[in-house]
Amino acid sequence: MHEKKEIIAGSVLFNGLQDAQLERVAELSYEKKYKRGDTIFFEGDEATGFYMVAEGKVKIFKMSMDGREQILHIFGPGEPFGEVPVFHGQPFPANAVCLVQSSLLFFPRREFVELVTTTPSLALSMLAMLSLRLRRFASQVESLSLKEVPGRLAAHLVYLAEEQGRTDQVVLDIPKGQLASLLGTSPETLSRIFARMREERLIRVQGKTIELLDYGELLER
Amino acid sequence: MHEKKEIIAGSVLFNGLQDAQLERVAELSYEKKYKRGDTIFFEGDEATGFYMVAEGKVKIFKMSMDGREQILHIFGPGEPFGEVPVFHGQPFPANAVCLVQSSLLFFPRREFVELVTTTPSLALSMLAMLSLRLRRFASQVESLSLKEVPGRLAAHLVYLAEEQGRTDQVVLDIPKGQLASLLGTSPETLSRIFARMREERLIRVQGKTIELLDYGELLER
DNA sequence: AGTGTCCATTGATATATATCAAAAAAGATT
DNA sequence: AATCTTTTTTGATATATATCAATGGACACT
Repeated sequence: MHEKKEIIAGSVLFNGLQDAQLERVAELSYEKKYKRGDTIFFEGDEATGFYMVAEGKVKIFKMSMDGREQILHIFGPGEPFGEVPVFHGQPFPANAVCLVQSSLLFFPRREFVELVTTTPSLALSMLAMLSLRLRRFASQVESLSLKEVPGRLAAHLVYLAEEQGRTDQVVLDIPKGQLASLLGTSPETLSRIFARMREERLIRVQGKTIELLDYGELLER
Repeated sequence: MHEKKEIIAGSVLFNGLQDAQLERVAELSYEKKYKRGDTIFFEGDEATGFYMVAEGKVKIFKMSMDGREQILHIFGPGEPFGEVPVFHGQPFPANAVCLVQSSLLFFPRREFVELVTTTPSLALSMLAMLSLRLRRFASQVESLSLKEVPGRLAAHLVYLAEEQGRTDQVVLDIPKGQLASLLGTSPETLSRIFARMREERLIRVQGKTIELLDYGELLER
């Protein structure tokens, strides 16, 4: 497939590989389509490989016994997920579901480990990728434990602003209910916090578009 | 130094290396002693390498602006820490302090990356190590967000029980105040939860020794 | 346009936990 | 033993947020 190699070549993980190696990566992977809401794997499932988003959006999340969910990550095009069991063995530590219609690349464990073993730069890329995840997790734990919901929301808005390269407004890429789950709160509470920040003239909300009226103040929280 | 090589050879990270390679690892690292309470690094410090505990205990933690702390990990002999900046660049994402008098090995970044690059089995070990950390973080996020303090405490007691290989009692290896910080709560609240579980005849508390009177029930929470 | 489904908001109430304050217990130091 | 310091416990109060319930709005589909 044509697009497949483009995704691989354009991803951070496989960045820096020579053309022949990219070819090998493309060969050992295969593409699969998913509809919105489709489950890719459940927590506890045995892992035979990992994935990369070619197109669409995937959420990784944990579930409590009473049905509440906590989103751990949301991944978009070019981002790999489900690598933990590849290197550590054991089943998937969380669930994965498509948020929208998506196309994913699958990399079988055995072949990929073989490739990593023989390709130092790929090993280093993967180490960098996992390190980045650890950094994000550390910040998520910090957020959940040391900040209240307004602080977490502010931090997220700042994160989006940096990602989207502008400090005057951001566009949410997920529904507010999902954002609540990502921030570790309920949709109701998140809605109230939005309302409060609006009253304080910190932001202006129009659907998924959030105008940031005081970026400096958001940074402080 | 004699003990240094023993620690290295006995660690999970360097497990599986040939003797000559262990020798190299030992050569490029050096040992440093710390007193209880000594800071190893602060969040934001530039990282020139990572560490491994030879002897003692180290806590990795985040700090809020108003002085509350959240412990991310506690590491003991044989465990490496501070590897994230080695592979991802950027400064340390959290603080590190010795909980007791400790002896640490330091591995300079440049030399270590060189070694990883030329030693596939070391790269795989490191990938497994980081994957394990990710798994633990996922479970910490789940705990903080989806469980209340009693549930987190129960989970921790079960964790200790497995680690210590017995289901009838566990011994806390840190003060209760530190445990509170690890579980994302306050010492006062933790103390009350202990009292409640004692009243429910779930546990019996004698200083740092906790008798587990109903292991099955602890598993459920 | 109209109907249904999903998503978001608002209100009222309950509760787990933080916080402030003080006492008590345990350990360390002389 | 006695004092000093640190850790732990207990009590009273305040508060952020979850939860239950209902309404309102947005959007897709026929």
